[in-house]
Amino acid sequence: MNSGLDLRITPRTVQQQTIEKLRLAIIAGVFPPGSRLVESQLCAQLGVSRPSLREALRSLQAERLIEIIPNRGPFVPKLSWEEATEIYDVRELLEVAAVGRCAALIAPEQVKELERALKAFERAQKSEESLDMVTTAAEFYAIILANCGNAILEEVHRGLVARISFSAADPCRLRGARRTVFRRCATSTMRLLRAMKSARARRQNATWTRPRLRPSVR
Amino acid sequence: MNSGLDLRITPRTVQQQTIEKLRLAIIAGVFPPGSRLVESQLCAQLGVSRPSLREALRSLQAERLIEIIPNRGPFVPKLSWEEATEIYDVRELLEVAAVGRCAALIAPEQVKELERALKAFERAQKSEESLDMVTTAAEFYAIILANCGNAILEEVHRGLVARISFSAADPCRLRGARRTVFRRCATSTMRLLRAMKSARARRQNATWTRPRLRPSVR
DNA sequence: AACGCAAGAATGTCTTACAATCTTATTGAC
DNA sequence: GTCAATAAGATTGTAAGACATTCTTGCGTT
Repeated sequence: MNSGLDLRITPRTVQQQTIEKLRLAIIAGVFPPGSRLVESQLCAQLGVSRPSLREALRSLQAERLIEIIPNRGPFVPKLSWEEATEIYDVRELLEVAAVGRCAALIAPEQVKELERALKAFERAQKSEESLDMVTTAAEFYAIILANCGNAILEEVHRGLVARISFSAADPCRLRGARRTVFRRCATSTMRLLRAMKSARARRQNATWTRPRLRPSVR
Repeated sequence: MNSGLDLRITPRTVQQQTIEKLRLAIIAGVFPPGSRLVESQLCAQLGVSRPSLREALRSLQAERLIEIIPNRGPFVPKLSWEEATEIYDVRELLEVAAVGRCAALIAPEQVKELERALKAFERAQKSEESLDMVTTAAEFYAIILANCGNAILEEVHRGLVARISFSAADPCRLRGARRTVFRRCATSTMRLLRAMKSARARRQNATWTRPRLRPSVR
């Protein structure tokens, strides 16, 4: 009866909170790319001890959100054009794959959410507002990734998105590449949405069940 | 003159060494999946202080090589079938993309290396020796990923490979899926190698230069 | 065998300390 | 004024110690 239900309350550790707060601050652009994070200041700001902070910084380093240079401390990295492009390439690869899988797996209620998010995304594209493009795209792809049937895909994608986010501080250099990527994915996504709709219409009389996950077949 | 050349010797920090040693030990299966790592024992074994160890453990946690459960400590995770499958799926996705890009970018000397590695891989497949399959596949794909022109792709792939490696402790459950994936990629890779060879033959009279990296075109 | 309690082990967090390295400021020579 | 050398200050890397809290194990009772 209770075997699958874990009602235990697990208080969030200082560690978890420190990591999350720092991650959010970095992604939000609180620290400009290239800037050094000074441990003593962070300890004071976060109200944690130095060892706790250092543990958190190690975590964020492994996520590539910061770069810890021995004897000089942690920095928020400046993404080179090349690295940013590579991140976008891989991200796009994952997104295209996620869209394809999402089309086969998504639940009906989520299709409506997806369509709403796609419209918001397209509106942002038209308005050419950089921040809107980023946030609406994030929402759009969050739905897709959540419904692609592969948690690892979602997780890797999330990590890459985080790494790209603070380079929004340098919008001019990336705008061209980003818009191209967004346009391409939006186009293929709309195509898939249409294919999805017709497939669903064909299946309307059968009971809709989500296919079981199994090793992918190409 | 010296502006691009950094001759400074950077000694490896305790931190770096600890992370690396632990990572290798985990990947090598020194700690069975599901087992708990006890900090005091690790400190004694590695000869480092507890704060240093804890920093390293946070790093490895972010790499998903261990799972730190609050108040219970770090564990080497047991990969569920589902999670392992998902990792393989994403890994395959990256590998197929890498192969495609490698075909366009690889230098001639590396083609020979690739062919040699592919042969070793095929031999291992025939012998059905699990460890050989893992190691020859790793070598094979390391060449491909190193020549795919995208460091992020390589990096993400490497992370996923690491996560899968210690589940070699449970070969029976994964052998089927792994063999399928390997077969598929070997087939498509041989196809691409052949396409690569004919493309190179066509270009034999022109000076071979590596194309400049730019945003991918589909 | 099941339950409750105590003891022991281990983790999470903090404080203190110090060596080493880097950064900044100061001084002296030209 | 410029440049180089030195000193001072700031910061990082690592370790040791302390203690509260939580979990695990062992033991006794029913």
